[in-house]
Amino acid sequence: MLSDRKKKILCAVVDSYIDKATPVASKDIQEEYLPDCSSATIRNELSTLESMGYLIQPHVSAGRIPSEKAFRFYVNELMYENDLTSTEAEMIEQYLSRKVGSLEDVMKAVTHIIAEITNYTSVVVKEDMSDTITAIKLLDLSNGKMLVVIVTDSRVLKDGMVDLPDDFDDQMIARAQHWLNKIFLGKHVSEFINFDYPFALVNDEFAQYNALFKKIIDVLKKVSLMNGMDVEMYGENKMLAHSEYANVEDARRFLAQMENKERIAEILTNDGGADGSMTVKIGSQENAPEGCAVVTTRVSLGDNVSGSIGVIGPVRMNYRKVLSVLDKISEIIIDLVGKGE
Amino acid sequence: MLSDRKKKILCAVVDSYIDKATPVASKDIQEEYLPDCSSATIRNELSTLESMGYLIQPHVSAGRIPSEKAFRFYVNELMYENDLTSTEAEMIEQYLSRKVGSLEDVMKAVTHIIAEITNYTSVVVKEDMSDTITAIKLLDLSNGKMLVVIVTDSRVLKDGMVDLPDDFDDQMIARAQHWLNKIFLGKHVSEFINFDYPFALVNDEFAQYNALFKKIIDVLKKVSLMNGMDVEMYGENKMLAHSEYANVEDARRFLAQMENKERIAEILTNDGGADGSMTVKIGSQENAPEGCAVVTTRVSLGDNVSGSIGVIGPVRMNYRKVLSVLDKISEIIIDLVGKGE
DNA sequence: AATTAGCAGTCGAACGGTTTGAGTGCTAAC
DNA sequence: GTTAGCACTCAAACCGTTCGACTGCTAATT
Repeated sequence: MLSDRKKKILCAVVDSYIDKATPVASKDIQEEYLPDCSSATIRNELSTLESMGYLIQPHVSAGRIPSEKAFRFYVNELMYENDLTSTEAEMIEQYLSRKVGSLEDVMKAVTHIIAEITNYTSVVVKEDMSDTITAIKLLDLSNGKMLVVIVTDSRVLKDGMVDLPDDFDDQMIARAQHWLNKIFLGKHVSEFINFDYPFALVNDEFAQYNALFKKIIDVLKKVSLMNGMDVEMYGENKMLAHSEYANVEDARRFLAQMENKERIAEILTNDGGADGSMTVKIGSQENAPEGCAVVTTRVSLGDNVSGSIGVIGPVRMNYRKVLSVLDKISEIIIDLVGKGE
Repeated sequence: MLSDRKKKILCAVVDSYIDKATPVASKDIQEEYLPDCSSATIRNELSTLESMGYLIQPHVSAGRIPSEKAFRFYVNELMYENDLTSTEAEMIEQYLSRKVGSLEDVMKAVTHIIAEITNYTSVVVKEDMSDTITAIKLLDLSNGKMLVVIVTDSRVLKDGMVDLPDDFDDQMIARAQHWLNKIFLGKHVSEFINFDYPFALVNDEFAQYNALFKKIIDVLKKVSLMNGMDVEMYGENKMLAHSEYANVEDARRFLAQMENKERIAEILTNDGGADGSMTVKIGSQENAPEGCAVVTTRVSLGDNVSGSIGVIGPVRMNYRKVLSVLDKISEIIIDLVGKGE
């Protein structure tokens, strides 16, 4: 257990490092955070904190920087929350209140406003727990094409267009629709990852449904692949503004990591968590991307749909701000969803 | 008019600079490109080429680098084409042949393969010349939602979901659909940029269509804003691999520019050009993004739809390779579209 | 008149040594 | 347990030198 003073000092180091991104010296701590004891005392404390693994000294004549362990401890026990200025809170509310469109629009808006306010990368993942097919609709577009709409019970909707064979009339379409529903209804989308085109099913009578079949299975395969997840990301290049990405090689590595949406989605969702729960992953030790921390909160978006809202930033992230922004956002989202019901 | 030797020398400078990204010395040119005359002669020529504005000398003891004017001249008159290795050509064909899905999928695939092969950013813009509404369809999804499908004569399709009011039965839906078609059919999408919600039209009898109306106008506004353009982009961070973005500040500026899709779409499309035409814009003088060059080719995708396929790279771009890749791609696309008809 | 060898001159980049100052750890006194 | 004070360390900044890559010019050559 750390003494009170050690906690204060550790907190000072982390706060200062988050702010300035440079090693923190004993004198700085004394002047700005602990005027009641001398820098020598603080030096002694820093020394033991270092031997305990909380601090790192880049070289002997430099100050200390916090280790990932220190950030972990900071988030768990030291950090005090709610850092949102009222202007910011208002900004969020205003920005989101104008976006009452589809869920996709809201997701987009959320990533934008978060990235804008925090200056980090923001990700939203929508996850369908049980994505079974409740209806397949066929819609003649009267231009030689037909729209195939697949409705799943989590209200998700995937569609695609398909050419309408010449000899398809309204009655044929109705028949095809009936037939498709008979086959696919109630099936779980994840069943289709390795689904082969069911030639066996298509006997002569239904040969003209070939294109349709293929289309539907294509759409299902696509959904299946992401296991019913939708990922929205924004602000990747906000990260280049932070000093940890001062050289392009590092920036490139970061951006390359961000291209792997599956991986990111996995990070945001893999440790469940109840509605409103907040998770912080610090460093690759805890499965965050290399050199990054990921803060995630979960919101329920309906019976079988849950959302994860995340911020990806450097380990030296302003956790206070990020946590309070996420708090505010999830509060608003829960409100929005509540109203929608 | 430049003498033959001057042309050769200029070409050598550009080729070498594209390859190595460092100032080109007279001796290098002699050794690699013109062994028949001495470096002194080449120095004389370089000197006059510089005074003509084709070359720039970073400092007196450095070689020369080509000016934007030189790149222009190179592209117009010096460059010989077809640099594709047969493996690359095959790779492109194979990659695209597997993507016979929707137009959107093909667009995505095209950007990916181009960026992968060229190592530059790739953009595809689909443009609908005359985007008038041919049908509005309402589809009851039997889960309390209704799908709104807007069909335009260039086969584009924009849709959105809307809550189904409790008292809406099949008959009401049919009536609403009829009514919507009566109002919107034949209208051009661009009419809706500043369209206000037509309260006047909605008398008491039709009050329950409010949500529907709003949804449709929202969709139309979105389409309107982009003037019927769809933009697909890939490989923004490939650019960080090039030496012109060795420092993060420049990289950031580049990425920020790439976020403005409207601007990019505008650059790719603003100078029409016939099917198969190739345009090269070099530097911000010619309206390309700061420090960049943009190579664009156009393909017709049907009666009123045309596509622009573009590559955005540094001014010091491998034009030969880019032009031949675009050539190959557009050839394949034209083939694909031809088959589809 | 065009080409070229040769050479002096320029200037960035790299190297290496010195200084500076920020910050520590330790010791001894409080 | 705290603290003043001091010796010590080391990165960063500074500075002068060297190095070498190129050039431009001149004078000789073709």
